[in-house]
This record gives sequence, structure tokens and C-alpha cells, in this order.
Amino acid sequence: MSTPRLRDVAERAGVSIRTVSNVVNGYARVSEERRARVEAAVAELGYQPNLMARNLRRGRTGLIALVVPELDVPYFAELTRAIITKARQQGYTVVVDQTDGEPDREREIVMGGAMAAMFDGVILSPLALSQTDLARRDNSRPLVLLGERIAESPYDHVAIDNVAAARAATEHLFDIGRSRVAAIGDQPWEGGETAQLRTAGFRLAHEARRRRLDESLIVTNRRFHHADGAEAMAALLDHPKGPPDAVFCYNDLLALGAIRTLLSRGVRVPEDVAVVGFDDIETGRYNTPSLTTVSPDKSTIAWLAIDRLIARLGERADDEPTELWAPYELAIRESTAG
Amino acid sequence: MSTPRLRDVAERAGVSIRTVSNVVNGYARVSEERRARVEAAVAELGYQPNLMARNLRRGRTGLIALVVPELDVPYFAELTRAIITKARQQGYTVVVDQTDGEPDREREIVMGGAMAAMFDGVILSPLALSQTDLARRDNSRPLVLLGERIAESPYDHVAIDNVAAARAATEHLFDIGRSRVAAIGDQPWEGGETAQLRTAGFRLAHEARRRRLDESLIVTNRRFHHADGAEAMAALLDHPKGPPDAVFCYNDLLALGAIRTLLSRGVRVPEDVAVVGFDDIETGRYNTPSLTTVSPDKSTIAWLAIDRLIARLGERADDEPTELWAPYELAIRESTAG
DNA sequence: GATATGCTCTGCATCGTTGAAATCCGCTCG
DNA sequence: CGAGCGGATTTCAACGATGCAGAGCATATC
Repeated sequence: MSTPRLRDVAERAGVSIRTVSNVVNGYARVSEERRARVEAAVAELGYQPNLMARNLRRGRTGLIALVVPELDVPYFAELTRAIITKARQQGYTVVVDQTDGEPDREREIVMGGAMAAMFDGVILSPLALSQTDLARRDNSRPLVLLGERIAESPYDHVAIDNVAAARAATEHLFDIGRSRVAAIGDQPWEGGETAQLRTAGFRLAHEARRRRLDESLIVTNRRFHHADGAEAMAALLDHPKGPPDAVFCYNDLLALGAIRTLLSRGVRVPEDVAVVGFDDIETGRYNTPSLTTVSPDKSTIAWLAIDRLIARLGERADDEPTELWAPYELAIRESTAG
Repeated sequence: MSTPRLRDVAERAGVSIRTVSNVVNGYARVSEERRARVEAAVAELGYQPNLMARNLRRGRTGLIALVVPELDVPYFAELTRAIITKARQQGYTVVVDQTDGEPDREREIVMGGAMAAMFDGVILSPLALSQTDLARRDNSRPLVLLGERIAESPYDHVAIDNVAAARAATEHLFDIGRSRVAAIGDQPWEGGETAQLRTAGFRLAHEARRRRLDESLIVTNRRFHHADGAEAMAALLDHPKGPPDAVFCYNDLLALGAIRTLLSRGVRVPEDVAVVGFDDIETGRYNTPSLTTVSPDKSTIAWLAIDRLIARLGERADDEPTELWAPYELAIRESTAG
């Protein structure tokens, strides 16, 4: 026997389709007696509402798309987990879409490709999409951006204060007595806004402490994986003016890659070179040495993003776009001890 | 102006709704002249098919649910990434659902809760669902299991040969001259089938090499995170008969946790204790020392699972349930060097 | 020239649900 | 006692697409 429909339940209970619908959804008041009959019929037939029909009728799916560049980057995995959890609490299901940094893929979901219609809203961690793209977006469904606000884009965005966080990380290195501090991960091009903010914080720390900044100690990277950090660190070790005595990496993978290079070259961490990361991924805590890192409050980020998106789906649809700031802290561990 | 429908396109092009549908889907033959008119209208109006309506009518959504315990466990994140990629190539979209090991959540999607109807098929990495549960499942939509086959369940499953892999890992430890080998991660209870197979391989290696096995060197663990490996290793170091000279951990997180404990206690890896992991996660490669590990071919696993699922969605719906084996290899790195 | 043949193309019904409005019923109130 | 009222229940018409069957038309066939 195929899946029962409202009609089947209605027949069995001897009421109208609409009444069954009302019972199932708890919409209108239904007399005790009928409600009981309907519930019995529902149970006997094992009725489950057909979501596709419901979606069509309601014009909503209860699905939220979460678009991230790479799922196997621990930061995104951990953040994704948090978002899925929060969304579920609010009755939404999250569809994770990884873009591999392919602009087309990002566009498909965010800008309104065919698939876009399946989602009530989108949470995007932008990588390829430029400000120009976003300005052109069909704004019929809400979008919340994770990470830096893209200039004047008319969207909500959730982020931590990257400048302040980077500055704090850098100053911490000064505090433990380091003077020649390098930065790994700058991205001075369109799409690298977040990295640029961290560089700004890095510079600011130098100014605040009246330290001279050697520009050649700022290393740029296209990607943020272990391998990139390892390479960058190798280059720094061969720096003409000698290696730095501390490194601020713009994410934890870069930092772990850098540590790998240091240790395999016989450089001690933190004695010879101290290392700070960014993101506070689980693995960093169990690395040897454990990684000092900027720890964004992922749970709050998730909460703010979901909350904001759901507000827009509801009555608060027309509020002004907001910038929401999540807290962070500097988790000090072995890689900067002493 | 709201989203255009087939009807709007039809009006504009001066043809019937049905013809527009035919053009959009490439179903029937349509004359060049009309096709051009329709395509122009589609372009002008920016028509996008309404997926909810299409889903209702077709009875399919093009969505596949991937149910995994924890997304921020790197193995699952990497596997998820591979599956998303393969599915996309076949025109399917993956909805990732993490269960946090909550049986109810797993049931919701797999056993046929309301949400289940949204998916054409399910790929499940089972954790909580017992064999009894699965036997009771409504089999109207295909299910592919990742990992060990649960006894006589009538489902396809994709896995690597855990016994052989575990045996190879253990024998490798003998090969490099270790004699007192511990195992971290056994789970001698329902739901721990995969761990049990690895333990079987571990035992088998001892028999094959005619080594005496000290049962007290097999440590059980509820969970497979860094912390669990760290604790287990701490216990082993305090073993009454002295610490082992090698450890086989049932996943890489356990192994990294174990290494952390070893190094922080001043025990050298691999000189004093060699360590082997399982899963080959990215981070293990950049750890110091880099981690020797069993490397399942995640890409093949993903490919087999998707391929099989799609076959069941199509004409091959009634084939016998199959066991599909993906290859693996032992990636030998520093943690067992010498 | 009439019938058969092969394509295009269209109309209608339908997928299963819910919004809106109509109906029904029992009760209160003037 | 009839109008008025409010809550319970039903009827009707979508939501936007596709399956199916058949209409329309030009060409092929004898």
C-alpha cells in the first residue's frame, strides 16, 4: 500500500480533508471527539504529511542553505556543526553546500540559480563572490554573510572584530618579549578582505607598541592550508635578514604547517620561534606544542547568523541590514609559552 | 514583479504551457522556430522552474541525505566533501545531517520521519541505529550504509576491509621491531562493530606472527576524539607491566591524542613508542611526528556509495544488496620510522 | 484523392496540501 | 421566537509543474 494521504485519513475518520489538516497542524479548534478520531486514523495508517506538497502550497521549505568554501577545513566543519545544531533548534534543516571556491557554484545557490528556490534563506561564507556580484543579487530571499562585510552590501553579516583580534594576537607576541614578528596569510586582492583586516591589526599592534615593521615579513598566501603555511615558513627561515622570532598565522592550518616546518628543521617552538594561529580548531589544542590562537566564539556566530536569518524570514523582514559582532578571545597555549 | 511561471513564459511566447515545459526539459521534439521563441521568452523573463512544484509532480527531489555522526571529525568532513562532489557530478544535491550520535535524530531521517520524504535516498554512517532498527525500516527509498555491514541487513554497504587493514597496521609495528603492541579504541558492545573488526585484525596479526597478546593492552573507548586517545595513552603509560613500545589507534584523532600524551610526558615517538592511526586525515600528515596511518580511499568510498544509490533510484532498484569494498593502503610516516 | 503516417503541439487532470470563504449548528438575547 | 453570534467544519480553488491522450497538420502512400 502506498503512502497514505490526507484524503485517506479523512475517509477513515469520517471527516473532511480539511479537518484532518487542521488536526495535523494544530491550526483551528477541533472538537475532542473528532480530534481523537482523526488522531486514531493518523496512527493506524501511519500518515506522514507530504512535504513536497506542503512546500509547494506554503511557498517555504524549512531548508536553509549554508554555503562554505571547504568542509574539510576544520574551522568550517566546526562552524557548520554549530549552525546545524542551532538551526535544528529553530525547526530548520540546513543544507550544506561546499563551493570549492568555484565562483559558479557559489553563484548557483546565492544569486538565484535553479536550486536557490529550494531554500528559504542562505548563510554564505563568501570566497569568490565579489561585491559587484552581490549588489546584483535578486533579494527575494534573505542572505546572511559570515565574515567581513563586503563594503556597502545591503546584507546582514556576522563576524568577529578581526582588526582587534589580530592586534591582540600580535601584541601578545610582543608581550612575551619577541621583537621580529612575521605574518603569514595576507591577501592583498579582491576577496581577501578578511586577511587584509588581520594585516591591519598586525600593523596597528606595531604602531601601538612603537615597533618598526619589516614589510618583508608579511607573507601572502592564496590558500590557507597546512602546505601553504609550511612553505611560507620555509621561506621565512631563509630570510636574508635572518628568521623572525615569532609568527602570526591567519589561521590554524597555516600555523600547524609552519610549526611542522620549524620542528623538522630543528627550530624550537616556542623557544626560537613563537607561533600564534587563528580559529581555535580542535587539533591545535592537541598539537605538540599546543597552539596559541585567536578563538572566535563559533557558537555565538552560529546563533547570531541563524537568529538573524529567521528574523528576516518572519516579520522583521525589513529591518536595516545589521553588523553583528561575535566575541573572541586569545587562547594562550604552549606555542607562545614564555 | 514576482517569479515568472511557465504560464507567463507561455503567454509571452504565444505557445502553450506544455510546450514551454517541453522546451525547458528537452522532452519532446519542438520546431526550431517555436523553440527559439520560447527560449527568448525564458531569457527575457528570467524564468526558473519552481522546484517545489516539480518535486511534487515528479515525486522526486534530487536530494540525497548524508547522515553522519559528527561533521567536525575530520574523517567525516573529508568523506562528506568527497560525497558532495560525486553527487553533484550526477546531478544530485546532498543534505548533510549530523546526528551527534542521537538515536532519535538518526531515526528521523533514516527510518522515515517526516523529513525523510524530502530525500530520494539516504547514505548513512550508522552509529546508534541497531540492526533491529534497520530491519524494521520502511524500505520505500534506498539506503546505502557506510562502514560495516550490519549482519543480515538487506542494504548495500560500502566499506574497506577493516580486519585486513588493522592486521596490516599491526604487522607493520612488528616489522619495525616492536613486540609489546597496544590497541586503543575497542568497542565490545552493540554499535561498535567496526571497532570489533579492527580488534579482530589486531588479534589476527598476533596469531600470524606467533606473538603472545596481552589482553590488558587492548583499551576500550566510548568516543574517538583527541581527549579519549590522550587518556587511554596515559593509562597505558602507567601499565603495571610497563608501557607498550607501540600503539595501534583505531582512528587518527585517538592517535594524535595519544602522541600528545607521550610527548608531554617526555616519551619519544617513535623511538620509545611507535604510533599508528586510522583514517589518514589531513592533519596527521602535518603533525610532528607525522602519523603513520591506514588510509582508506575516501574518494572511492564516495564514488561507490553514490553510484550504488543512484543505481537503486533507477532501473537497478531490485538488484541484490551488495557489499562493496574500497581499497586502502598503509601510509607509513614518521610515527613509526625505524 | 482518400487514407495512413508521423510529428508538433495543446488541454485536461493531477500530484497532496493549505488559504479563504462559505456553511452549519447550537445558543444567547431582545 | 427569530435574529444574531461564534465556533466547528466543510467546500472550493489554488500552488506550479508534468503525464497522458488526443487534436491538428503536413507529408507519404497507394
